[in-house]
Formats: sequence, structure tokens, C-alpha cells
Amino acid sequence: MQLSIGDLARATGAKVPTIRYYEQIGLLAAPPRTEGGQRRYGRAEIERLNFIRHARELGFEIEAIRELLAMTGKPQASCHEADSIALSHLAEVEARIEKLTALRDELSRMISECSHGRICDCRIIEVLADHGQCAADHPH
Amino acid sequence: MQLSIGDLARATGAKVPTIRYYEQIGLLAAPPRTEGGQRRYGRAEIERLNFIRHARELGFEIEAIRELLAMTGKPQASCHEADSIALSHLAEVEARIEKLTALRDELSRMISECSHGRICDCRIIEVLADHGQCAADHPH
DNA sequence: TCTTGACCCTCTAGTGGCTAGAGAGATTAT
DNA sequence: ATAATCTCTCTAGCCACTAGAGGGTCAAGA
Repeated sequence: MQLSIGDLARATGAKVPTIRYYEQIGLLAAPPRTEGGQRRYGRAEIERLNFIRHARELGFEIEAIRELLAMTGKPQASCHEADSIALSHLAEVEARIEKLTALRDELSRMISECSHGRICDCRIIEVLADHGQCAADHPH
Repeated sequence: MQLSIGDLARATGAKVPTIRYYEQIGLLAAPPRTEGGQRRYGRAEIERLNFIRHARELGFEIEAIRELLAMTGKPQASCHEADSIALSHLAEVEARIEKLTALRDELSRMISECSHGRICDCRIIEVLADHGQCAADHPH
């Protein structure tokens, strides 16, 4: 089961230069090479890369992934760590969801008002302008 | 009403270098300067920058903001454009919400399972590893 | 008026997480 | 043997900022 870098890319959905980049930053180990110098991977690399890709998609930063990966090798002692990484990430994720939900509502309201037939006051601009930080508002 | 760049920063929550950056890329017009060469802004800049900041927070890219800003000057004719920018953004936002919601569920499930007292199998790693692209799965 | 301290200037370089391209070598199928 | 398709390294670029060096300016108080 020898995979070229392209095979690994196809198997995981990652791009070839991304795989090399991950190797460069130490997220993937440098694999053995052919006589000609080409990288050859095994099944395990597919899993590891899938792990990375999925975590990235879910918004984990490289450093967090690095920590998580470091734990997979160790015994279960450090589960607490993985847990706290996930926990702090959870808060972040929830904040993002909230913001995005507010945005979605705003966007769809803007759109529906706009296409409602009224003279286009372009609420889009208004709405976006209104909600800035209010440190300098309230001018009395 | 003459504001220094620092005043503008405080008024909007943007950072000073960010304001200069926005000027550099043409998102904010170059303001008049004092004799000594320091930037001086007026009220209008606060609004424009608030607009930009809010839009950025909501995930609009600089180019989209540029387009939106270009429209604010023009008559209402181009509302259709603003609308379609918002519309395409809406789809994106909804996709992101979906992904993040899935993640949140996964994360909180992992966390609750982990702290449930069971031997820590660290489902976190499992869960993250499982959901990669499946192009190479189904090995029969 | 002078001084002090906070502010501001420009410029270059760095960040994260890739992505693109050049120019050359390796592998594979026919 | 040859052609097509990888793959290699290396450098540079992307976005949207952020940080730091080295110096100049402004406004308030003594």
C-alpha cells in the first residue's frame, strides 16, 4: 500500500501543495521516499490527514490540531487536555454561530424588504452602517 | 470636529494601523492633514468606518464592501446589485451556520461523553478522525 | 516659553494557512 | 523508447491585517 502524494491528495481531498506544507510545518511526518526522491505514504497517513482536514474545516487552528495530535499518541491520561481544548473551542463556535445567525436574519430581512416592491431605499447600506461600535454615538 | 486617527480609532473600535491600511487600499479616502502631516478626520469618516467594520465583522470581504460603498454614492438604480451581493452572501452565511452547528453538536457531545465518568476513550480524536472526505473509504 | 508625554508619521517585515508558478527530474503505460 | 503524467524544490504571492523601528508633532501644564 504505497501511495504517492497525489494518491493521498485524492484520498483525502487535500491539495498536493497543502500536504507538503503540512510536512514542512511538522504536522505530518516526513515520509519515506523512492529512489527518485518521491514521497510514499501508507494508510495511516490517510487517517491522520483526514483528521487534520476535518479539524481545519471545523475551525480548529493548526496549533490546536498539533496539540490534539500529540495526545493521540499518549495514554489516556491527557484526555483532560483534549477536553479543555474542545471546551474553549466550543465557546468560540457558539459565539460565531450567534453572530452569523444575527447576520443571516439581517440579510434576509434586507433582501425581502428590498424586493418587496418598495422604492429601493437600500436598507442594506443602512443596516450595515447602523450597527457599528457605538463608542462615538449618542451625540445628543 | 477634527479627529485625529486615534480619535477615529476609539470612536469606531478599529485599530490605528488598520485605518491606515484601509486608506492604503483605497477603502477610506486620504484625509486632509495638519501642517505637521497628521491625518484629520470628520464625522463622516466615523460612519464610513463603522460601516466597513460592521460589514467585516459579518464576514463581507473587502471587495464586496468596496462594491457596497461604491453604491452608496450612486442613485437607487443599482439597488439590484446590492441585493445580489447580499443574496450570494446569504447563501454562504447559511452554509457556515450549518457547518458550525454540526460542529457545536459534535463538540458538546464529545465533551459530555468524556466528562461522563467513563474511561476516557477520547472520543474527540475519534470523532474528528471519522468525518474526513470519504473518497478513499469503502475499501471493501 | 519650554518641556513633557502622549500621540502620530513612514517604512519594512511578519502573521496564518495556504496557493501558484518556474524549471527540472521521476514514474508509468504503451 | 517514448510520451504523458506525475513529482521535486524553490521562491513568491494571497488576504487582512499586525508589529516594530526610528523619528517627528501636538497639546497641556509649569
